Amino acid sequence: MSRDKLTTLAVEDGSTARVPTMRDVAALARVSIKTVSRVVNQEPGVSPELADRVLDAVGLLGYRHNLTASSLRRADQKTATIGLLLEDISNPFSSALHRAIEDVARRRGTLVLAGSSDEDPDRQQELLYALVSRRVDGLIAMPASGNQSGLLRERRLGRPMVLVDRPAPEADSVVVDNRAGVGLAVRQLAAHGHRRIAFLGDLRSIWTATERHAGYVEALAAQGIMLNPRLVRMDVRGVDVVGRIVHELLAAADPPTALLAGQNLITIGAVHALQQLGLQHRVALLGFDDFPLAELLNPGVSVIAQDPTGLGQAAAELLFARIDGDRAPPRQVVVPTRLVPRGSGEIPAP
Amino acid sequence: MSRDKLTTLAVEDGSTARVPTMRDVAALARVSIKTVSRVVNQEPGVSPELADRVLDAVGLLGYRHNLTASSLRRADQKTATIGLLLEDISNPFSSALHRAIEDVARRRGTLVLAGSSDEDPDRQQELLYALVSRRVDGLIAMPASGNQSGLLRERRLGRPMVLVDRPAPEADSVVVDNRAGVGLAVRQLAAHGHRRIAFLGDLRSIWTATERHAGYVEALAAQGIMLNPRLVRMDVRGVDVVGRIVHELLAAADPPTALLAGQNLITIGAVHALQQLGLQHRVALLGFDDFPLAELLNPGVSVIAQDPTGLGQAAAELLFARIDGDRAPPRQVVVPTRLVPRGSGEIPAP
DNA sequence: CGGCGCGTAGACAACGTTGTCAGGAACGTA
DNA sequence: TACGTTCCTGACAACGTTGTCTACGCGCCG
Repeated sequence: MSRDKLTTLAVEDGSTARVPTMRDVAALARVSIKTVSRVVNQEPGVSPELADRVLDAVGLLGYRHNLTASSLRRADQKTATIGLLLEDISNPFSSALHRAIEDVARRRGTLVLAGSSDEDPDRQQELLYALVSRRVDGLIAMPASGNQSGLLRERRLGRPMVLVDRPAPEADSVVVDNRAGVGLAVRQLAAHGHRRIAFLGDLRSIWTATERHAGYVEALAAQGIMLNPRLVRMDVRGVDVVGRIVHELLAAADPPTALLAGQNLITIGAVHALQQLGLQHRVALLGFDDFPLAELLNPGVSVIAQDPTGLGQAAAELLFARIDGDRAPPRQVVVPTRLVPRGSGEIPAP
Repeated sequence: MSRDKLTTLAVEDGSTARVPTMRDVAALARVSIKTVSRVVNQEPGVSPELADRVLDAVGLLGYRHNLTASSLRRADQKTATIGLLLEDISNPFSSALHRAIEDVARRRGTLVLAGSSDEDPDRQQELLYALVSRRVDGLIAMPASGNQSGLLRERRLGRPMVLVDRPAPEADSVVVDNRAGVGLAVRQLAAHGHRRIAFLGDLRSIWTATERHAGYVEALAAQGIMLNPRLVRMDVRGVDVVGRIVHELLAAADPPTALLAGQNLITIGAVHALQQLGLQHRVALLGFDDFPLAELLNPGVSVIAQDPTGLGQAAAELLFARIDGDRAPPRQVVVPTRLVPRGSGEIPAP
């Protein structure tokens, strides 16, 4: 090792310091870099004496193992990093999912690179490329609606991948049992005497929205309730839109006695609208997807709770099985939902 | 290039496929790997003819640039990745922060590796090492209370670092103006005639909790209100603990006419307790830190809103300035808070 | 017509690490 | 004494990429 290289070493002042490498440690400990490698990786077969010298040098120099170089060289090429593609990491559902995945990953010494696609396919593709370039060991994605060819191409190229919340034929996926969930909701409302149950659904381009709508139609039939198209509104987005639609529905002749909201923000919009109309204790409300503080409202808002933690756990476990070499055909895991009665869904029909 | 290597190439079935490298692309396009490198990195000086051949080969093989190898070799050694150390990524404050940081990072083509320390110093240290091993270009950390020597050591070793929400003497930090925020709260309550204002604070080991307490003491003095130690409770953790304390306070002789909650969950616990007592329209409540749906409660909950997005933006911008070589002495950025009146804080003193 | 500059292309080494293999010492056995 | 075995250590090449440097062909100028 040349002297001038050593003299530019880090001195805990962070100014012009070069980051120390195994060479530096080896030079200081008077061993070969291979011996340093063995000590750092806790491989057996190094005498305690040399190991101590190496560890001292590591501490003195502030040496930090370089995982990028390591994973480049190592046989398995694993980076101990997985990618997570979400619609928006700051949305509570997503961040609960993220956290559950992190917890599973942590047990394997794996870190999570997360990004928000904002439902924009270009942004999703950009993120995907950024993750693949970093050679993540696998990917968990909540795919943006529409074209998923980019994702599926990476999967075909051999990168382990699990889709969450929205399935695709050729890939592993973990989804919520949307239809059964809506079934629970309809049954609960029917049990309290409701026959005129309105359904407010999200954008039809979103898979979960159409599933929930389908569940509504099925469940009405199962309860022997005639489907009334005037009580079904899809593509409901935005608090004010929800408000307008709730007003319209309730002002009509033969208004609904119960509202079934197909998504989080729709539920909140409906709460708002019912409060404005002073009808929150007269008209039943049941929402799909839980939200914080639903129990503190008056009345408490009954919901069909999804289980983002269960979803994340299942997705992460499936992904790691794939990373470990599981070559079975694509699996689809379905996570159940749960009815959480809090009052608003138990208001009886007049 | 040897023939047998080429024959094991990926064939879009993901089975035993080897990931294609620049060598494979170069062989297929009949150019040198350096030329491939130039095309992939969009360096000038490649004839259009060769560039086309290379791009065709890239598409055909599904070649993906390997950023780990690239950053290992490149002069600046940048990985285009930053680390984010939070208490819990799924908490709304943290995930809003995360999102803001992601947005700034995105403009620089940088990805974010995030992890949750759960306020556990060992876990924090473990995460820190994992991030440093991956040679993140910089770190944003919301440090766990207590020993921050691990973090500060990395900073001294030259890794750009910004602390959020909790400062440290020798490092850059971005914090909320806790004292001024509590000042706003006290002033608002005093303006509505309150003189007996109780303060419920979080664990004293948390810096923000002591700051807010200090702000409370200062603001009372500024309003000419005598500090009553019986109205101050610190180390309040857990919904049931909050409930018990609110009951105690209000049952005492000379009870407070207003509650000032020093943290998110304390506020929610207080709402709960006041609802149980049926006093939510009689006792004023002002919370530090906003929370979703606060406006839907009855009465709406007035809060001092922090600005996690502003915090995240400021932290990310400061970090990138450091990454770009800014060597100025440590800076401390203070982000203001905002009073959001929604009703509960505007209940007049009896 | 020789020399020079320019634009393009590739050979080679290097980044920091680990897999492979060979060398040497210490020990036991024939 | 010769030889095999075991344990420890290090030299060297390789992972996939990019920085540096050289080479070649072409056109232009003196």
